[in-house]
Amino acid sequence: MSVDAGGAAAFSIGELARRASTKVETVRWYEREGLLPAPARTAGGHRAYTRAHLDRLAFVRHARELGFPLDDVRGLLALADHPERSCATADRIARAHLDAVRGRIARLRALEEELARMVADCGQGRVAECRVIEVLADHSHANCLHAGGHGGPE
Amino acid sequence: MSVDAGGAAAFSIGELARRASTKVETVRWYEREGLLPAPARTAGGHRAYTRAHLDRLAFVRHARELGFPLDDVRGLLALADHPERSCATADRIARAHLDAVRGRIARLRALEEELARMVADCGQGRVAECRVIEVLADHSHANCLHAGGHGGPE
DNA sequence: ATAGGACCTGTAGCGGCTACAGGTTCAAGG
DNA sequence: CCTTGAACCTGTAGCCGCTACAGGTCCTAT
Repeated sequence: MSVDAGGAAAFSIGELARRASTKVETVRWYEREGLLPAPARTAGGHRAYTRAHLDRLAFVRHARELGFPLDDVRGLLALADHPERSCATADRIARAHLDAVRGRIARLRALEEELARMVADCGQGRVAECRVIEVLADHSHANCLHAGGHGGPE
Repeated sequence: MSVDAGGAAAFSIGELARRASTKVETVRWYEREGLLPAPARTAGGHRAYTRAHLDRLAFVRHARELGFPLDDVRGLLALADHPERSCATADRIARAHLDAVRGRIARLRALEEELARMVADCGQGRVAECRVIEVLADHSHANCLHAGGHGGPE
């Protein structure tokens, strides 16, 4: 490693990705998207990361695992950089996301019920009597789920 | 309406979309994707649909509302066209989708719990003490959800 | 010196639409 | 018959969050 950033040991993108349980391409993509600062480079042009990059990447990954969209992650990162500010915004972002997750759960539960009914009623005979196909083709039935929500099923 | 398909009244793409609670662009897109057969055209080149198209579109929309991916929809459509075949495949597609939906629900529930804990613990003070930011930044915490599943959170 | 991995940039693709831009056709009113 | 203007046409680009190439360069171990 030929580049030294502030006395700390630097490591390659592959190493960073491995330590953060991510893929190399994802790391580069986060850099292009502005979620991860561009690191120093070695003489040959390879990226050289520090501990600070790893911490930031871990933050991003964890937020993503919790399902926060990248725009939310950007906001949360900006807050994490300013510990003296109020955390009301972080709280708002998290609550809004929680609401979104709950909404998705509710819609998926409705789906689950309908699908379970469909497969339970299927007599495993010919398509002509198949409950699955019948339900899908049935016109009168077509709007029972759609009526509730505004977006797609999930 | 200048085009007559087998004696039935034909209608425009706007009319079709309205009757199927869909958008015009989506109908054209389904045609490009091979989910909806290309209809006859008027002298001026406008699409002229029949009842059969509406039935097929309704089938597709209903399957989509139930969350079936388009590849599944293609398979289900192919089966619906052959009533004499066994419906085992339809049943298999529906069961696999049901499993997928249940998996997603389980993952979202885990998310919901973690998010709820985060926002419940947030004292609404400064970012420095914010539980939301803390949890996201916490390294030791980072893999508790990831450990369970194989894909993303949803 | 050389092999073969890891790295580089840039671009395209996934699903399932949605949203333009820039043009043509249709239906209703005068 | 002529004019409006809404609806239609094709084609292309964008959304999210990556992922997967292609075609090259660099680094490390033997």
